[in-house]
Amino acid sequence: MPKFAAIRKRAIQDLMKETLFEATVAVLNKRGMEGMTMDLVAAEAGVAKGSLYRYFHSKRDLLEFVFEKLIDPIFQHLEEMVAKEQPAIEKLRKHLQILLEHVAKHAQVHKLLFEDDVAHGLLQSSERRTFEAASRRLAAIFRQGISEGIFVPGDPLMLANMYLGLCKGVLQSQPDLGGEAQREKIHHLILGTLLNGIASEKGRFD
Amino acid sequence: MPKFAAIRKRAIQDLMKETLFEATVAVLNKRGMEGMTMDLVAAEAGVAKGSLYRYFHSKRDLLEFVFEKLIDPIFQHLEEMVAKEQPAIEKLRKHLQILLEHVAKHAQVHKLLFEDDVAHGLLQSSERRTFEAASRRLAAIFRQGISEGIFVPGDPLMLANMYLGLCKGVLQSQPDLGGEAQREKIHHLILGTLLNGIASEKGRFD
Amino acid sequence: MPKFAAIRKRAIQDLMKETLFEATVAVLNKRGMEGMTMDLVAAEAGVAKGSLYRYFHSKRDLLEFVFEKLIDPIFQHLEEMVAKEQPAIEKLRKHLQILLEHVAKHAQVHKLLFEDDVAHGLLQSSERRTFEAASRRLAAIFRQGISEGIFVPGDPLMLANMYLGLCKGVLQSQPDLGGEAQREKIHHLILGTLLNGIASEKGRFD
Amino acid sequence: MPKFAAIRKRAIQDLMKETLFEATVAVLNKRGMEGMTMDLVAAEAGVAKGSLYRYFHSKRDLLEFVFEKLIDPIFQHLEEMVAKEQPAIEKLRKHLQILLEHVAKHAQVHKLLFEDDVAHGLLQSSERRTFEAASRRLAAIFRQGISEGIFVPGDPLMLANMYLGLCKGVLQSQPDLGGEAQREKIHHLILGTLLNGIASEKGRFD
DNA sequence: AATGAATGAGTGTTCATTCAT
DNA sequence: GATGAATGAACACTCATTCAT
Repeated sequence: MPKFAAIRKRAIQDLMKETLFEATVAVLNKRGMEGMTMDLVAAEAGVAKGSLYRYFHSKRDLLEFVFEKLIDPIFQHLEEMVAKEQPAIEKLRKHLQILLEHVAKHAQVHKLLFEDDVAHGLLQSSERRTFEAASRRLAAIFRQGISEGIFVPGDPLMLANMYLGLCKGVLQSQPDLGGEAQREKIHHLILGTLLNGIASEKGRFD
Repeated sequence: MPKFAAIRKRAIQDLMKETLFEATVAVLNKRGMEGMTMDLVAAEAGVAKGSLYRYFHSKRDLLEFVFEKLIDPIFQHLEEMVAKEQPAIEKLRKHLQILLEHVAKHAQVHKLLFEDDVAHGLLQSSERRTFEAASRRLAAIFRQGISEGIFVPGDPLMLANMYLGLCKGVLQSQPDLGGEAQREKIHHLILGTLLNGIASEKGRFD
Repeated sequence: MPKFAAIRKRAIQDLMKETLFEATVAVLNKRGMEGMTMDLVAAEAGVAKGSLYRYFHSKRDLLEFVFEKLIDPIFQHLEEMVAKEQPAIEKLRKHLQILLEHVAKHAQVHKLLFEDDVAHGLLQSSERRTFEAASRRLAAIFRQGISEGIFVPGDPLMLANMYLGLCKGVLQSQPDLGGEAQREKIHHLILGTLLNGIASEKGRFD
Repeated sequence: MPKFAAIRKRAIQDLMKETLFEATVAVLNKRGMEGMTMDLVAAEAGVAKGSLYRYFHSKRDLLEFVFEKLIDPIFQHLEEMVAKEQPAIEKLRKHLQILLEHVAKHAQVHKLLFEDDVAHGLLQSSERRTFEAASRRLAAIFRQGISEGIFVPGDPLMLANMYLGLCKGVLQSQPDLGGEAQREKIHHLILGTLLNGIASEKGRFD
């Protein structure tokens, strides 16, 4: 195959996957997890049902792709965060900011991920893996914080889970995240609660 | 009908419901919410599918029964807690203790409720109502705590959700809750984290 | 078995059958043929479902009994009519009178037999047999009428069917049969049409 | 989509519907209304059960389609008849002729509609509506005949029902309608009876 | 003889997946 | 490569019939 054709083909494939991603998200928003059928996705995307199977081997495949793509930005950012040279507290602060922005942007979809957790069941392989990977990355930040002496000693993974649980708990109340100010408030609430609990005297949050 | 026969009949009915409850929980553990079919429950219980419908009018009925049976003890305790005359901090302490004991007792099942949250979606009517009711009861405790001056001011419902989120987060790590000592440790962890965060100077946790 | 016990037993059986007959008719009236289940009949009769099967081997058996019992009076009367020594026209007149009375009495049920003919399907063996037997008896009347010279020559069975069709057609309109006068009117309409047709002098058929 | 493909697709769809129509009729003939299940129709048509649902949204849909397809020709003709400018007697004559031809053509099927009237019950929405519409159209013919002075005065709708009842009665005997001559005979029988009745001069009704 | 719980073969319907065109 | 018709294994639920008590 000529190189050009290969590139174009790849581009078309990616475009198609993107289209299907958007269609899936649209269907999930409209009908929820239960009502997400391959027929509806195909109709929403304006392609034949059979075509879905050229790009994704199964419904599970498609959903894994979709959820990964939704989670990926945060995940990516997390990777970068961890790698950077800066205080753990800064990393955490930044992560939470990105997280809230992402949730604000994909509000309805996150209802699926954080609230209407039906999704989880279907996504044990991919989603949970991703989620656990995220936990591990976060744990690294907490580990750093502990060695910096700003967090009280403890299991970093547990701390990560507590932090995420705290976030979920807050999001469960479906707070308004529309504006920067609102997000700032929630940010302060979560971090304030978390830090004043786990911070040592030296790292005490003001 | 003679009184004795009526009693025996009732006992048998309850036994059957118990059997179906256990079969349902077993299926849920093995296959998750998605894989929980009436056929499987019947097979697991060793009865004909049709028999299920003598005891539960529908799948939803069965699930609501199962869920309520799982949640009810904690919920009941919560009701009593709220009604009692005692410091909010004591109520919270007690609630958490009961919660951890319950989770320890029904370990596999709580995977469904706290971890593999799939259940929630299918149980919007009963479960979410119950869950929200629990949140409201907890909120009352937090409201009391705020007026007692041991918690920093804030939305009590949000605090309740954060507390529950924290619990979920910790339980996500599947800590060992088998012994009293282990539970004591987790209890201390959760309450310590929560309180040192939201406690004012006056209510500071030691 | 002592004779007395046998008689009493038989009486009880008949009583039970009568009870079930009435329960079945009640259910048929309330729910129609589609909604007629053995459970409902048992509940209506106030007996256990299993008991039905002591008196009727199957649902079909029960229904055959019910329909036969409903049709029987007319059928019986027909037998007597045919046997009597009197002009065919008188026999027909009398039969129609009895028929209308019977329909008036069991109005709702006859909706099943004459209108909502779902019943027929389930009753091919018994009901149709009964119906055809009735046709044959009626045919005897028409045959007599022809030989008396008061009816035009023709296939007596066909005439019987036409007569019954006419009756059904009229009943389809659900005329008021409550009072003697109304029945008299319908009686006159059917017999008049059958005998003289609907043509005016001017429209007389060649 | 190219025009040709669209046409072919439509043709195939129609062919499939036709196939399912025939399969349904076959099942209805073999098993009656009660025994008409989607499984049997699929098996009879030689397709998978799921395929039925591509062409008909529900069992009801399928049955309505079948019924309409059976009734429509007569109904159509009736509409035209009523609209025409011609004596009522001519319209009636013509209608009866068409009716008999139709019955001759779809002999087995009319057993369902005219004899084994089971169908009616399940088709309350479409069928009964159609049937009553037919009655109303016929009534118009009778009303015309009355005002022309060729029919005796009376309720036109009742006359229509009597006429249809008469037809049903005759068809109940399953007369041979295979040849034009036979149909002519039946035609004469029905119309003669309807118009003149069955009484001889001697037996004329008062 | 009476009971009503248990049974299990159907019912209509859905939907992920396959495949001929 | 794209299509969408075809498939068939599930699914929740029903109900005539049986049977242990």
